[in-house]
Amino acid sequence: MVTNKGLSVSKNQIQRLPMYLNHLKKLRDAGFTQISAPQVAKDLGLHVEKVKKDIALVSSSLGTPKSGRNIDDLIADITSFLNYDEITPAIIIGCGQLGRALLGYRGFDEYGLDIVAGFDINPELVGQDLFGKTIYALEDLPMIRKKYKVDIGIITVPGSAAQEAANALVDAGILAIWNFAPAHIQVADKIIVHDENMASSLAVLSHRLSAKMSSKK
Amino acid sequence: MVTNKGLSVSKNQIQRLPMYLNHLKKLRDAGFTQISAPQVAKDLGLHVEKVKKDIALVSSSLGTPKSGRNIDDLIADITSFLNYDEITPAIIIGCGQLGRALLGYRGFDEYGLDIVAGFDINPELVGQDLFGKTIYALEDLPMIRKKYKVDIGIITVPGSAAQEAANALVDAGILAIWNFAPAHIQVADKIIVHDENMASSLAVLSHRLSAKMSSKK
DNA sequence: TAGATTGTTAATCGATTAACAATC
DNA sequence: TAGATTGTTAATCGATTAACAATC
Repeated sequence: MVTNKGLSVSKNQIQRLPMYLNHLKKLRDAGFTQISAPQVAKDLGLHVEKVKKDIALVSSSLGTPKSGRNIDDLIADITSFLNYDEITPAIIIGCGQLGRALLGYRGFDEYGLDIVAGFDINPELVGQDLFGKTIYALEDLPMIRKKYKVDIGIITVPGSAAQEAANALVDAGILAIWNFAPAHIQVADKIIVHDENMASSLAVLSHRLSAKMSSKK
Repeated sequence: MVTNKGLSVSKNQIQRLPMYLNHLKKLRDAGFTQISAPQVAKDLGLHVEKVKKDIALVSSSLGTPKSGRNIDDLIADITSFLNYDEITPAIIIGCGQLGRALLGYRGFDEYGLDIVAGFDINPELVGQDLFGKTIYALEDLPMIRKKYKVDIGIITVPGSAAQEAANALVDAGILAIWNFAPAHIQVADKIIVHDENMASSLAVLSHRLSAKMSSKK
């Protein structure tokens, strides 16, 4: 368990922080200057206690009873906690539909992520520019990784090619993998793998829906 | 909490089932006919006890000590539990990069999901066909929903348009929303919302990475 | 002051992990 | 038979939720 201020930070808490940040920015842009935990909880549909603890965890200042906290300060605290003010370079393997969607997604700037290059095995794609980013052949991976000091690799290849892509990333010296391919990849323990599993997500949604439908009958 | 065979089914368990299914199919295609919980646990890097419980939950037959279960039977059981053998129609709002990636993703077939139509506010896109699916104007939403009896709506619009898209879906009679937009949407309690939050995912990955980096120093 | 909000400590809840008897 | 695997019950762990004193 990772710690901050001597308190442990859970995965769930880290997941909630970008949601708070997003909402706080919206409130700030709407002209608000103060925010309280009960307000955030109400807006996002969360329990107050959870929000209070999450905020206390990342905030550099104590809140003021009755009025809460200054929005700008809290935004700055969350931004810094999530390292959004530092630019983290990443590369992406697989420039099909999903790969292109991620390459072209401008929102990553806001999260401090910069996809510096794409890779693909399709010779027709190699050498092309997409959204201002060059697509390279896999053999250039070690070179690009070194050049931009990249630690994060994103996999958006078909499931059947995922393991191969993971191997290429690890061999090139990547430390963390964000895997969008519908396949389990096996890598050394020291490599961090985060699976973005559409099938799992969809399963949860479908199950909730069918539970609802059958309860209605 | 939903129940199966009198046992409760947790969200985490449902998320793991597609991973098992995927892995089992791979093993089946490689020629295996039997599978044991310890084997699955080892392959996917999970605890045996977890896998045993998950499998017992969805399996229609008792496993055989020492040899485990027949792979085909288990695949059939998970497939049926996840309702993958029924086709669930869905529509998608927002046919930008991400929307197209989802529209064109063939893997959804395997999960029983069929995206029957796309919607966009861009008049240049409306009327076009993408991957054999027609893009409609938002005003056609109620008609298409009725025609295909759609319960699931997928949102892939920019964050600023997410609430509007959600409102349109709910007004048209959609029951569940799969939200890929980086924004919290507010809908009636009875509507099921599942957020696919890239920022949250990335935050977890980045945090693990930076924890690792600092521990290395 | 009164009351809303804060931070923190305690209770509850649920999921994971451990332990173990049954059995092919 | 011996041993691996099963299903199930108990213990542990962590996160959520509840409760409450402090304070602006």
